[in-house]
Amino acid sequence: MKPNREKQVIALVDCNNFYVSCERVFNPALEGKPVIVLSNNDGCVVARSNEVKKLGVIMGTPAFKYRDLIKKYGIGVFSSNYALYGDMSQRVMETLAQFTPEMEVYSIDEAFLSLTGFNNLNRTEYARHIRSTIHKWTGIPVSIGIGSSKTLAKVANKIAKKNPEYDGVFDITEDPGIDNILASLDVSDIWGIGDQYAKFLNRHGICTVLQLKNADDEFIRDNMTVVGLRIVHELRGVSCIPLEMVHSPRKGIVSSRSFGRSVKTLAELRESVADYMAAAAERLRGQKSVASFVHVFIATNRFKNEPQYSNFITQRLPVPTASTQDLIKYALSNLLKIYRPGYRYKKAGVMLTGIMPDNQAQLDLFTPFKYRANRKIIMGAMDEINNRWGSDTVQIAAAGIGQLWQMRQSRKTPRFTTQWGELPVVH
DNA sequence: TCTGGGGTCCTAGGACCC
DNA sequence: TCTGGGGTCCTAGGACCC
Repeated sequence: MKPNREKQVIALVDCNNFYVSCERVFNPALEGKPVIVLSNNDGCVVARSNEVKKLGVIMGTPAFKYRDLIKKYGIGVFSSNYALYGDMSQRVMETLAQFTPEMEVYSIDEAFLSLTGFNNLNRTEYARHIRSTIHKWTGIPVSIGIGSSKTLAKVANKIAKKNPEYDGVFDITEDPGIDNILASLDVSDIWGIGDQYAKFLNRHGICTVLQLKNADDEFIRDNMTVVGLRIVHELRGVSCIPLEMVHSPRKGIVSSRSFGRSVKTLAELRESVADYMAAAAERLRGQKSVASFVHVFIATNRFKNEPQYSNFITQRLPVPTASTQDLIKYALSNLLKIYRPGYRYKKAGVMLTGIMPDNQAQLDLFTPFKYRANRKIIMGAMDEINNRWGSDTVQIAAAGIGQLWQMRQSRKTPRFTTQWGELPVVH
C-alpha cells in the first residue's frame, strides 16, 4: 500500500432497469406501463420496470408463476434480445467514456468512472450533466452514485435510485451524515454480501451497514476471508478494489442452453453441442486465445419427477487450439462417452478452460504446419463474414439446420440496431 | 406446458518434490 | 522403536456478481 495516496472519488453509473429501458427506446408506448423481460427460453423474469417492481414481482422467478398477474395488469412481456441490449450497452459506454479518462465497464449496464482529481467542479452537477447526455444520446435513463470507494459508490447509487427527490444522482463523499445513511441500510444491500454472508452476519448481531463498517477486522478476516475485509475497509472510505480499465481475457468460456423441449436422441444432442462449441470457439478467437481443455455436460430436467441423469466430462487436448472444427470434433467424441439413451435431456453445454494467448501455445510436432495454417485462415474468414453479415451467416454443418431443440423466444423484438433486415421503419 | 446463462475470486487439502 | 519440513501446483467447493 502506498501511503498518502490521493483520496479516490468514484462514480458508479448504472442503467435503470436496463433491458426494459432498451425495449422502451424502440417502443415508447411502453413508457409508464408495467413491463418485464424474460431470460432465455422465456423462463425467468430478469428485468422489471418500476411499475412491475411495485406489484411485487421478484427477480429470477419463473414467469409462469405470474401468469395471472400478467393478465390482470396487462404487463408487457418480452423475450430477451441480447443482440439489441449488447449494442445499446456499447452506445452508453462510448458516451460515458467522454466524461473521464479512467473508466471500468463493469457489466452490460454498469460502469465505474474515476472522478479523482476533479476537484474544481461540482460533482453533483457534473453527474447530472452525464446523466442527461446519456439520456439524450441513447434514450437510456441512468442513476449515478459517487463515493470514495467502489463499495461506497454502489451504496450512493442505491440511494439515488431509491429516492426520486435526488433526481438520479447522489454523492456520499464527505457527507457528514454518512453514518446515519449506513445505519439505515441492511448488510444484504452491500455489494459483495450475498445471502450466506448476510445470514452469518445477522447471527452475530451485525445487521446494518454501519455495524459492518465498525466490525472487528480479525473476526471478518477469519470468517469472510480477505474479500470480506476489503468490503469493510471500503465502507470506511479506504479504496481497496481498484478500477480495472483494461478487459483481461476470460479464463473460462462457457456456452450452454436449456432446450425448448426435451431431447432424447444423440443426433439432436450432437447438433446442440456443436452449435454451442461454435459459439464458444468464436469468443475464444475473439480474445486471441486458444484452449487446452474441453468440457462437455448434459442434464435432464431436475424440476421434473422423472428419471434423472447428468454427467460432465473433461478432456485435455493434445494441442491447445481455437479451431471450431477441431473443438467440435473433441466435444462430440466426449459427448458420446457420457450420453445414455432413454432419458429426456433438458440442457447441454460446453466449457473451454486452460486458456492462453494463441501466440504462447506449444506447437504439436505431429501436426503439419500447413494444416494449422489452413485452419487459421478458415476460422478468420468465418469470423469476418459473421461479424459483417450477422452471426450464423456461416455455420458449421454439424450444428444442423433444423434445430428443433432451439430455445423458445416467443416474444422477441427485432434486432433493430444490428440486423439490416430488422431496422425500425419511420412512417 | 412453463424454473437462465456466464463469469470471478479465495481457501483448504492432497499430491508431489527435494 | 524412531517417521521432517518446506515449497509448489492443482482441484474442488463455496462464496459472490450481473
